[in-house]
Amino acid sequence: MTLPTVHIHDTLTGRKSPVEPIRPGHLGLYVCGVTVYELCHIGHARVFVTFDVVVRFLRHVGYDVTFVRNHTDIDDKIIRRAAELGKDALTLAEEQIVELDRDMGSLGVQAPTHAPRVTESIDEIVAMVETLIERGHAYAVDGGDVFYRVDSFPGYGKLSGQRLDEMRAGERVAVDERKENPFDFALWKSARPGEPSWDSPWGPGRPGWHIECSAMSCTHLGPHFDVHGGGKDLTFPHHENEIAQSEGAHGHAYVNTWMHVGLVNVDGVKMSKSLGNFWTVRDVVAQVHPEAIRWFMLTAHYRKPVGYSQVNLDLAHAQVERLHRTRLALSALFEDLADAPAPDPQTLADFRDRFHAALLDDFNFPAGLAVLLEAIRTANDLLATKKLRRNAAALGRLAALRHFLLEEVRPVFGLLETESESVLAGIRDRLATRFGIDQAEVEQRIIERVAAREAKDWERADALRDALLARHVELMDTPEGTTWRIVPPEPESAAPGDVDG
RNA sequence: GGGGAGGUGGCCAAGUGGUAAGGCAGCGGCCUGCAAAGCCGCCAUUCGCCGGUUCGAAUCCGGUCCUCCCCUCCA
Repeated sequence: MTLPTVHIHDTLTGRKSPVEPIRPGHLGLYVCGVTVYELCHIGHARVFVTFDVVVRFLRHVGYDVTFVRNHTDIDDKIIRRAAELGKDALTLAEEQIVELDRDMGSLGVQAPTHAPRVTESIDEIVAMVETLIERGHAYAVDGGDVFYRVDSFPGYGKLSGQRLDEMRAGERVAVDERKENPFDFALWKSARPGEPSWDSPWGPGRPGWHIECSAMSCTHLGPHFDVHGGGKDLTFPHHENEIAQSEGAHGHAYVNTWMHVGLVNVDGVKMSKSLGNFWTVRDVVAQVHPEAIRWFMLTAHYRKPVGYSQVNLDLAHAQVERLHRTRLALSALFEDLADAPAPDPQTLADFRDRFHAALLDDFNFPAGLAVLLEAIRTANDLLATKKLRRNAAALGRLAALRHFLLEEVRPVFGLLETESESVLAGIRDRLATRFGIDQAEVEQRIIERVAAREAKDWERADALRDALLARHVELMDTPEGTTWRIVPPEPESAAPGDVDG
């Protein structure tokens, strides 16, 4: 079987190119995880969800993917935070990894093939630093620190387009005078009293920030692998330094394709700790259903910024609702049918081909979403066909669309993985909380209105409906009875959490 | 100061040479007691601005205005 060719935009070349696996049929992917010292926010989630879909898709079309995503569990920030909390740094990291896995799990992010931790990779890291010193790319200084010698690596700056002589060293941070070049960076940091440390040829210490990814990617994927990804803000210096380390140590190319995920913006600016404009995954999940969060992440191309706003999240909620209502309608139809019609091959091929084409082209999520929306619309259209159950052609097309939703969209986008009733209830619960709606009371009003309608007391029925509508509760009278949903009012607020209702 | 990305209808957002996907909102229609949902139709001669290349440009080139990201820890 011939695998389809995937095109990916490579940061190094600035172009979109076909990916040629180093090992036929296999792709090695390394993605930078997070430094675990506090709860992750929705910006981290975007990177995780993005690569979750990337890996799901690559596997779906037949690639054997080895997906590595690390946990940076020892670092200055972890030590600082642990000190503030009065607990052990490694304990804090351990706890935060558990929280991270829980948060990402709640978003339907699948576990990577390997999730290496820095503290479990010290031997490889020390060995790599030794190699770099041997090859003249690094030097130890008094005090037990080891720095990378950027001037020894001609390619330094090739990923980010930076030139050493143009960068502003020390602009905002004091330069360590033991460095040969202000841009030299730490490979190994000597331990201060009370800090976690490991023995090394340079004395007790711990790894610098960038070396762990060079070492761990090599351990699990070898010194040269296919794709390396991470958030856009890691391009420099993190990934630039990784290239210097890995290529310096191995003497050959490190990564074939560099993928960088755009940032999550709030009011046009990057979500960040310092601005205080960030929302933790936990907080957002309490207000927005996980499938809607995933949908939201898919509405923009992964390389572009995506705007975190109440409007966008409400829209995602509405779309996910629509997706599940259609799924329910399809399920109801087919579960009721004596002999299920075979999916119409033409219809299935049409949607599948376009869906795959969108994703094969640098993972164009919005284009893929457009195909999904067309499938939903087409299905709803066919579901309204007169004498549907005696219309073999329509049933065949619906079977194909159902197959497309469940066997193509579901495994790739990670949507529709939860029972539709549960998703719809989950969305309703969140919105009810947001708008202070008593669901039992709504049900009671509906019962009253049903009675009014049966008595053809339209005035009272409409008054009840209007009263609910004023509280964002919309009623839907169907042949099967009256159902309801909560519809958030138009825009205003910037983001969830800003306002409470 | 250097590097990078981007400015597409009221909003969100695809689209890197061939004559503007999709979604939301809005308008008309079908359906409905009336609605909602769903479906059908309409909705950018135009892609920040000014020039240029081309038979042809949102897409290429030059200039210009604006925004964001990186050059410090950042997903």
